Amino acid sequence: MDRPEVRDLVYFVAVAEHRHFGRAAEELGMAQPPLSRAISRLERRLGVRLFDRTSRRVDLTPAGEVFLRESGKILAALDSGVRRTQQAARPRRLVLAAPAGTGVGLLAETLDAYRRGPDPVPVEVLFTTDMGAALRSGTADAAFMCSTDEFDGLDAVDLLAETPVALLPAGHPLAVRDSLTVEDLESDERFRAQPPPVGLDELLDRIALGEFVVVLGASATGRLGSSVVAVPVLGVPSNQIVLAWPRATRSAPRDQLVRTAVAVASRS
Amino acid sequence: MDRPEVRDLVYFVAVAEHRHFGRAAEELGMAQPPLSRAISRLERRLGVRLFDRTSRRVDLTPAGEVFLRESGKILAALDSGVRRTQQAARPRRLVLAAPAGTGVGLLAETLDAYRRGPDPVPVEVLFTTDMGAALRSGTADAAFMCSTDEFDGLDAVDLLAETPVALLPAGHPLAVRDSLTVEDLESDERFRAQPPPVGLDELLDRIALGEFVVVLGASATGRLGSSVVAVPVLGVPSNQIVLAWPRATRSAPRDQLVRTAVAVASRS
DNA sequence: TAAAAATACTCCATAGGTATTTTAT
DNA sequence: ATAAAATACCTATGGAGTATTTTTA
Repeated sequence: MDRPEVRDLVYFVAVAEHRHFGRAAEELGMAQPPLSRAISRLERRLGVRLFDRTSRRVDLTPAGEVFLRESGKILAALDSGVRRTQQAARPRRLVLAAPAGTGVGLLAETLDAYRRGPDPVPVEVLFTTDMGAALRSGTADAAFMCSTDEFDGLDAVDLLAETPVALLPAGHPLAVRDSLTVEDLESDERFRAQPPPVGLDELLDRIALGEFVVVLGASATGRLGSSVVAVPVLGVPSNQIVLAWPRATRSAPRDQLVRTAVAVASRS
Repeated sequence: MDRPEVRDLVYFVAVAEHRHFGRAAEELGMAQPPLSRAISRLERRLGVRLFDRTSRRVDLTPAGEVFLRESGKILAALDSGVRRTQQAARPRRLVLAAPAGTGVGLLAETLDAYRRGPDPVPVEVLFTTDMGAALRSGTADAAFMCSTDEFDGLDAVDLLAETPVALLPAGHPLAVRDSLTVEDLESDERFRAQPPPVGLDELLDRIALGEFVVVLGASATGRLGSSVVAVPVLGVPSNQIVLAWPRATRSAPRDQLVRTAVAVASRS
């Protein structure tokens, strides 16, 4: 049983998504008959029926569902592999992903120290809300993340613990307090354990509008303005800020950046 | 820039491993010129030089090193994807990986309960020392593992905590004690924090021979014989036995097995 | 009966083979 | 001088197009 080719996976995914050979063929820029043949050839190679097809319906078999998920993983691995290779070839630079709003503080200090260090390489900062995806797709080489994020496929080091603070709209009954407990917060039905995945600006805007209340690390309080108030929260495990990178990859400049970040964090 | 084909990756890996086009071609069962052309086509597609070649040497460029690692990941993803798909297609059965020597106890009880449960599917037990590899390669659907194992790419649930016991050769000075501390053990230079990755039989043999001393969960003490003695160790975080499975996969019988194991563990 | 997948056939692009040249040690 | 990769040229497999048939809801 020889391995299917990438082309076969792409064709399969197109048919699986359209559930229609004709429209899938159109999307692929090819005619319907060769697509039909390619899929049956793939099924023959795998020894597995992937679609239940009648003249009216095309449906994935259970094995087809499995193969669709696996094909997604394979194509993602292929694309990120190519990207990482191309990245490694061109004049070296690092892409460092970070959540928007962390431009000051640890990020700036780390960049500064790295650029003064030995053999620095140009560093580009990518502000995003999904650092994990940036790392996994090969778009970023390293990223500042929260210890509560998902670290599958990533390696990471702890940098520092952040005091947890509640962000409340000015005028909120709890906003006048010196400190809060989780119980205090849970009495407010607008409290969200996990902040929604939007940029810090939008988050602050929505908090100011009274849409919700969240707990974040203290580093997010650099530019609150007057409409949002930060109050320390007691009895919550403090969020670690971590620096993460894709597992099973190697890059000397990346490693140097990681070492620098650790050094910067430990002396602050 | 179109995607490289699987064939290209296979060719590239062969050349990278042999560092020689002629011998790589021989291994691939093809002639050398088409292989040379395939590699330059691949380099052209990627826009990246992968090999530094002279008439005497073939060497990977730094980008080539990256692409070699990435190709390995991609081909592994492809093979495990195919295996999982084929697994999902044929008359369903589950492959449950477990470390050798755990045949009694939790494993047996779980299997028993699962087979009496609703819609059971034949379960095959794969005894191995590397459960993680079995799961990641798609060979096994679920595995009993230790919480100290590597869980990248896996999901897991805790089943139960095992009392840690030191395994000592009979006649060892500490073998007469009722309990030990880690300090007691560290005074013996034969103590290994991490047991070597061999089967339980061999491990017990080597302990009996006095080659080393290890700490394991109490479930490994079912058939010690007289030459190895188990003594409880105090002040060590108890190892969790966990049941793990490949992340981002779906299987109703697998989920049923997991639920059964959790139920069995919680009532024991 | 009609919409859609499968089949029959044809063609051509490209992977692969053979012979030869180039290159670097 | 020679080992080994690259190039030139040829062949043929198999992927893709067009026309048509088969299937089933």
